[in-house]
Amino acid sequence: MSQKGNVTIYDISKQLKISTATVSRALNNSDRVSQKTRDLVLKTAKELNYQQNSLALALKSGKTNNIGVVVPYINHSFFASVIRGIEEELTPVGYHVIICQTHENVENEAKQIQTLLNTHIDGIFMSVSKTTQDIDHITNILNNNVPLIFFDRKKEITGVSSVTIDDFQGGFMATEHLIKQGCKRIAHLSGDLNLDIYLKRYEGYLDALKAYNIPIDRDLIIEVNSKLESGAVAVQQLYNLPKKIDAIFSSSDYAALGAIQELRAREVKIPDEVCVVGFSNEPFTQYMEMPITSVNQTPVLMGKIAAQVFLEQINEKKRMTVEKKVVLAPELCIRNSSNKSKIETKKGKVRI
Amino acid sequence: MSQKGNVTIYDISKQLKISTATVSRALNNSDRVSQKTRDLVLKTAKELNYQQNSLALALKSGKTNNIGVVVPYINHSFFASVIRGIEEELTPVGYHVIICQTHENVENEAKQIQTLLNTHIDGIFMSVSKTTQDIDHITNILNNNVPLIFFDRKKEITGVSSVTIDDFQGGFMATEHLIKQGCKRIAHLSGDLNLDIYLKRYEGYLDALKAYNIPIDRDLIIEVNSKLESGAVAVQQLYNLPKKIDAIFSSSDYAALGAIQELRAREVKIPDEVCVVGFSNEPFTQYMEMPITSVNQTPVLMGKIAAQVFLEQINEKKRMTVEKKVVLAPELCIRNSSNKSKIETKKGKVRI
DNA sequence: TTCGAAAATGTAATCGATTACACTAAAGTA
DNA sequence: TACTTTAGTGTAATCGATTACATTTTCGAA
Repeated sequence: MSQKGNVTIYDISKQLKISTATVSRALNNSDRVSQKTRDLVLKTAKELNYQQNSLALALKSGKTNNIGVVVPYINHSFFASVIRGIEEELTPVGYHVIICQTHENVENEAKQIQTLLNTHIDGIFMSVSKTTQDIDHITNILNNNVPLIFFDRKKEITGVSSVTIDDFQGGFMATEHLIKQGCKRIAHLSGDLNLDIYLKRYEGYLDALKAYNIPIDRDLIIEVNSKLESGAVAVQQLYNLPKKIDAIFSSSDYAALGAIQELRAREVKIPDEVCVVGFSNEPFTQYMEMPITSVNQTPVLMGKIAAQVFLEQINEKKRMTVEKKVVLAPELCIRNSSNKSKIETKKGKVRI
Repeated sequence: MSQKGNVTIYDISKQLKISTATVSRALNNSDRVSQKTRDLVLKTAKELNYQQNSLALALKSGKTNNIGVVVPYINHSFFASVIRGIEEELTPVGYHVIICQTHENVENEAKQIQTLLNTHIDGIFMSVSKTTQDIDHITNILNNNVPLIFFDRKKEITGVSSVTIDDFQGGFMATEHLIKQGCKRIAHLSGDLNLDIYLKRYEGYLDALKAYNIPIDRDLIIEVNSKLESGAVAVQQLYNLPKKIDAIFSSSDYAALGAIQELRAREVKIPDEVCVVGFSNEPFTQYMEMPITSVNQTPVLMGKIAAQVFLEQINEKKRMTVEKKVVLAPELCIRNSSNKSKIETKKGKVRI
C-alpha cells in the first residue's frame, strides 16, 4: 500500500509478481494480456479493494472528468435548475460538476474562469454576467482548447455552442396572448437591453404589436431591473400618462409581481382592467392566490441539452469545427393574471 | 513547453540553466534559494506565463483543493442557498465546490460519496437524504480520513461536526407565536419524523403547548410531505373533526400553502379564524398577496458557517479530536397569515 | 526439430511538481 | 592555515498511473 494507505497497481503487481504494465493492461481491458492473467489481476484488485487513482490518471491523460459551471448566482431558481439538469446528465457518465458564482461581476467571472482553467477542467458551461462587455477572458477558454457551452445568456463567439430559449418567440407569444385577450395599450417592462435575452424579448414584443397593427408607444416601454420595487415604480410612471394601459408584459417575474402589487394598491382589477404577464416562470408565480402568467424557460431541460451538446462536442473527431446552437421553445403558462377567457398553456416550437 | 503546450518548471529551469529543484524552491518562497536566483525565476516565470499544474501538485500532496457537497436536490431553494454560502466562503481561499444530488435516495448518496472519495476530495459537506438509515457509506468517509460536515439534516456520528438550526426552538417559537395570537386549538402538520429536523420541530410544538398549559390533541397532529396537496388533504381531515381548529403550524411551507388554499376554498378567514405558520421561509412565502409567516433557517449563513467549521477543522494540529456542533438561531418572520395584532419578526438565540 | 510469427510480458519514460539527500562553495572560527 | 558551518544548488526518488518499445514465450508450419 502507498503512503496514504491506498492500494495501487504496484501492490497488485507485487502480489502477483508481474509488472505494473501488465496490471494496467489487464485493468484497462487491453487485448495484449492473456485471459488468465486478466482474471487473476481483476480478482486480486477486487480482493485488495483497488481503486484507480484519478489524480494520477488525470495528470497522465490531461482529462480530469471535472467540468465547471459559471453563473451569476447559484441560488437563483433558474440557474439552480439548469445546474440540476447538467448534473443529472453528466454524473452518470462520470463527470463532476464544479460550480462558480460571478455575482454579475466581470472581474469575478474572469477570475473564476482562470482558476477553472488552472484545475484542468474538461469543459465550461456558462451564463455571462450582466456587466460582461469585453470577452478576452472568455476567448481565453478557447485558447486553452477547453470546450465552452453558453446557456441562456451568451456572447456571439464563433466556434462556441450554445443552448438558449427563443426569447424573441417568448416575447412574441406573451404579447400576442395579451392582444388576443383584447388588450390594445400594452406596456413592456424590459430588462437591461445590453443582454441579448432582454433585447430579444423586447423585439418579440415589438414584432407582435406590428403583426397585429397596434401602434408602438415609446412611453409604454420602461427599462427595469429584476426587483419588485422597480416594477412598482414603473406602474406609477405608467399611471402618470394621459391614456391608461390595459396590459403589462414584463421581462422579469419580479418586476411583474411588483407591478401587480402596485396595481392592486391602486385598486385596479386584474385581469379585467389590466392583464399582466411575466417571464421565467419563477416558482412563486404559480403559488400566488392570483397566479401570474409567465414564460417558462424549461431550465432543467436547458441544462440537460447543454450537457448533451458538450458530450457530442468532445466525442467528435474533428474538433472545434462545428458549433451547435440549440434554441429551445419557450412555454407560455397562462394563469389568472392575464386570463379573461380561460385559455390553456401554449408551447412554442424548437429550433436547432 | 510540454506536450499540451503548458509551461512547466522544466521550461524555466532550462532557460535559466538551473535545476527544477531550485526553480520549485524559488517559486515556493523557500529560504534555501538566493535572492538573486529567486528574482530571476519569478521574472522568468512571469515572462513565460507559468501556471503551476494543480494536478501534479495534487498527486504529490494528496490535496486537491476540491470539496464535495452532497444534497438531495440542488435546485431546492434551501440547498441552493446553503451551497451559495459554502461557495462564497471557500472560493476565496482556493477551493472548488463540486455538487452532487441524491434525489433523496440512499443508493445515490452512497454512489456519489464513493466517486467523491475517489477523486480525492479534501472534505465533504452533506445533508442526508430522507431514506438514509444505514450509515456505513457515511462512516466510510471518515475511514478515508476525509473531513465531513453535516448541515441541516444530520446523523449522530461521533467526530463529525455539524451546522444546523435549532429546529426545536423554531417549532417552539412558531407555536408560541400562535398561542400569543390567542389560538388554542393549534394543529401541526409534521414532516417525516424519521428525520431529526421534523422531529425537533414537532417537539418544539409539543413543548410550547405544555408551557402554556394547552392540552395536546393527537387528532390535530398530521404527518404530511412537502407538497401542496398533502397540506390541503390535512385541512380536509381537520375539518372532519367535531371541534374546529384556530391555527396551523406546518413544518413545511408547501404544506402550509396547500392548507391556506384549502382554507380559502372553504371561505375560512385568515388570520382571523385560522392563523397559519410555515417553516423554511421559501421565497414564495413573502411574495403572496397574503404573505405567509415562516421560520427562516438562514441558509446562506448556514453554508458560510459550515465552510468556516471545515477550515478550522483542517487547520487544527490535533486532527479528528474535536467535533463542533453549531446550532444557529431560527428567525420567525411574522407575516399576515398569522398576524392579527401586527407584531414584528423575532430572532432566536444561537447555541454553539 | 527448427524457425518465425504472434501473443504475452517487462522495462523504463512520461505526466509536472516536491523534497530528502548529496554536494559545492563561501564564510566563519580557532 | 585548516577545519567547521552554512548557504545555495543539484540529483534523483516520489506521487500512481499509462504506454512506446524491447524482450520473452508460445505455438504452428515446414
